[in-house]
Amino acid sequence: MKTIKLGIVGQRTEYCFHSLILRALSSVTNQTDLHKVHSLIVVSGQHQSTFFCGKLISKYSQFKDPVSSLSIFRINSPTHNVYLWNTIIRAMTHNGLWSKALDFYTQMRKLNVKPDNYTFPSIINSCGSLLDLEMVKIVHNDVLEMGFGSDLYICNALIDMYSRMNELGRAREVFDKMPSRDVVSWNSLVSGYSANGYWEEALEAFREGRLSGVAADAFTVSSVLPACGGLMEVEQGQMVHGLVEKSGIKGDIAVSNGLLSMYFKFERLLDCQRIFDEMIFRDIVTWNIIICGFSHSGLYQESIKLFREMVYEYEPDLLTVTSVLQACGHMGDLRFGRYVHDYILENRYECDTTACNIIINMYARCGDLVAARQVFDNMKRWDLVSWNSMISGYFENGFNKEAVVLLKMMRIDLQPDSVTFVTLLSMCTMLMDVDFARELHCDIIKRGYDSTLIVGNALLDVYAKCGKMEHSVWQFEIMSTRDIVTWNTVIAACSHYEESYVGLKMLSRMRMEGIMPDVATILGSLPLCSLLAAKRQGKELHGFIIRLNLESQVPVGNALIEMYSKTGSLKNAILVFEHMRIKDVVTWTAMISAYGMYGEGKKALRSFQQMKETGTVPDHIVFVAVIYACSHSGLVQDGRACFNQMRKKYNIEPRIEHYACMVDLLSRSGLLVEAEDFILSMPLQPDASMWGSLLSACRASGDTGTAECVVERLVELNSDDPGYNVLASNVYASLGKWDQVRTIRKSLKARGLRKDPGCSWIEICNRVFIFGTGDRSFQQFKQVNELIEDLNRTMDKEGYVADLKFVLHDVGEDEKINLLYGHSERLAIAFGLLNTKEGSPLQVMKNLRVCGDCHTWTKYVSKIVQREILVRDANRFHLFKDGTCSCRDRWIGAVVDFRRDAKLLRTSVSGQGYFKFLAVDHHVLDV
DNA sequence: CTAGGGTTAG
Repeated sequence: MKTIKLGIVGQRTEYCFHSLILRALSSVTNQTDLHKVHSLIVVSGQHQSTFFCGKLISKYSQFKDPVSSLSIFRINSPTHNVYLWNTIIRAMTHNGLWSKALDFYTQMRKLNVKPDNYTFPSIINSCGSLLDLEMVKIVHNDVLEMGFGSDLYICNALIDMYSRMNELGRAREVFDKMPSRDVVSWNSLVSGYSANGYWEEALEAFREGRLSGVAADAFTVSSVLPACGGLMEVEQGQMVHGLVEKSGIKGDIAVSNGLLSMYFKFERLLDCQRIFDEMIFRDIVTWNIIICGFSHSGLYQESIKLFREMVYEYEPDLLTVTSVLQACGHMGDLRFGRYVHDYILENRYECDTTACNIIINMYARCGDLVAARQVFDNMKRWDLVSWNSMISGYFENGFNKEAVVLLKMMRIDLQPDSVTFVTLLSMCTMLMDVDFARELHCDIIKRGYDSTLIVGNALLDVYAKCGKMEHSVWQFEIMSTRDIVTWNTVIAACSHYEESYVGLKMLSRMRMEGIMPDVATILGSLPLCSLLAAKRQGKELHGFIIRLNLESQVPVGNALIEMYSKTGSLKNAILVFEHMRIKDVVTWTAMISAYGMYGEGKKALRSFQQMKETGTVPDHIVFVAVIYACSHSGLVQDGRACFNQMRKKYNIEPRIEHYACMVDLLSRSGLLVEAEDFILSMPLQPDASMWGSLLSACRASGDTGTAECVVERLVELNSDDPGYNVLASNVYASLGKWDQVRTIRKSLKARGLRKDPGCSWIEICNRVFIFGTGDRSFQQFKQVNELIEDLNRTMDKEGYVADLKFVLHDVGEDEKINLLYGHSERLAIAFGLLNTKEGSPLQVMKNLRVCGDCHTWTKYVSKIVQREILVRDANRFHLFKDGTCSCRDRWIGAVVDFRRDAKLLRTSVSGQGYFKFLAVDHHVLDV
């Protein structure tokens, strides 16, 4: 200040002073200093100078003080030249006062001040930020009229502006017409595509730029990285990463952040870790990316930990707190969620719609709908996400009424979108409300959302889960695009409805379309293999499991054990079991029931013992498996002990399926009186399955007296299950009481009930051959029949006598023997013998139980031809070897599989489902 | 004149 008082005389002094102020201006770092320099200029009488005014306007705008910029501009109004106009326009634009900037542009045009090439970039920027298409037209026109159409800076600004307005066509047009382009032109184009989600185009422009010889800089890279991430183009992303490593832009924060963000999208957490560690400079964006990235990868604890770590160094911004709130929501950590929300309120963060949506979601996930609603009600503006989040929050927490009310309110100012419909459809699935789903479906079609993938998937799911398989299949077929979720949904539905053949067909169709299975596919498909005994597909899925590194997942291992045990390979089931490092109660149950199916009761019991020793607490289902295993191996004492232990030691009240197992156990062991006493003394109402078990046992042991009493009990129950009716009818038939047989058959017919026809199938060279009872229509019928007759002659000599009590028709003796020949398992076995190498083992599947005579017959065959024959019937496996069977002739049992009642063993075979493909196909299936 | 980070649903 003192220097000024010394007096300023003459040109030279003035000049010195001029440069002094200039130097002072450029070294100003805060607003206070700026005010000092400003006073200096005023005191020195230089405040009329256009040059200093411009400088001051820019400086004030740098320090976010547009008011001062404006007042300086106004004071100087007489001397306005284009330079000053440009400065004020730039200042306004810089401070986000875009309409003010445009006002000044209009004013200067009115005053006939001619804009120059420095005027337009700011003006264009303001138009773009305001999304004012009218103004854009005027300005673009002015640019062309004044001959700036080829100006590099102006064109770059135009590209950027059109990009912001999502007018990529126009952006491209400007770009293409440019006589010469620099790296900014390319960057503006790439970032325009990228920011608007045109990822393929962004990558394409990036490649074009590289080909035309423009060296990519930090801007280029950080614009193209989101495109790589969005497209999940891992290799492309790594290529860009390589470029970064080679060039000098490695230390750029935005570039590193872009890489981090991309690798999070690829879920390559190790790469993220490495990039993060290598970063010398990090900023708040870096932290936000990793907090958000961890949260999206399901590492919610880590995300919260990082947040706590970060707040020591940085003050979190809106994006930080919303990122950590997502983690809170997923963890259900209401306490921390509230704490963060309070922090937001206390520090007066300006929450935009997205931030509010995230807070609503956090509260909804934590079940605090009151808090969620409060945030919702206090929002300034709502978008579709707000409504959808609030509505699905209500549904998820069972507030259906509130959700519906909100839905109606929503329709007043916004139309539902695909996500709204998906939310509503999944609610229908939850409530099994197929009528509402149909209504929604109409609305969906009206609004044209039926072609949307996620809506299609939701429709598929709701129809399948509500039992409308035809609707579901129809929906599937009309979908124009399908993704992995589509396939998984349809496969899971097939699995649920035991449409195993259709399910496996779907799996192979999916593979044909080049889609790789994931965990959900595998968990949906393995039960299909179990049902159909599709060995090859099962093994193929095991291959995928290994390739996808899913072996360590417990549910996958469990499904594998079940698959191998049900497709005939106890050995592989054991191998999988032994390789599992973590075993849960389902694992043990699967292994125990596998042993049970193969008649390895002792091993089943040993497994059960081991399970208890390793600390796994038994549940009610594992007891079903244990008693089942005992019953199939004749371990009456052990079975009884388990049954008693269940209540006494584990406090598990026996359910109907446990009683059924016990009746089966006693019946199979020939303890008919005890079985009857057991049924009569149990606290629950006996159902048809119990009398059925007992009756089968009576039949097998030839105890006609008891059978006659029991069959009456069974008939009294008047079960709708065709299996028990047929059993009763069979007993009457074997007693020769044909009148009763006819009565039952009539009543079955009247009620429209029919038993599945028997069928057997065998897989040879990856093809499945199916045989129905008395089937004559297959190609090799003649040879098969001859072979059967041949075998019968041989076994007759060895003492085989056909047991005609298994023929349940009122016909003559000869005819009865003929009927036995036609049993489907015999056809399948003979067909197998004809078409496979001598000495090789055979595996035959049957949808119903093997009949007693066929069981004996197969034992003879295994001895005559010296082959192992593995037969899976509705109940278990029978391994025939040299005249004996692994079931030790305990094949008798309930006609209908009682294990259906047990949840885990839901997928057991009962005969349903097979008939459907028999009707569709003939004898050969390509699965 | 150009760049990087946040929301719902199957």
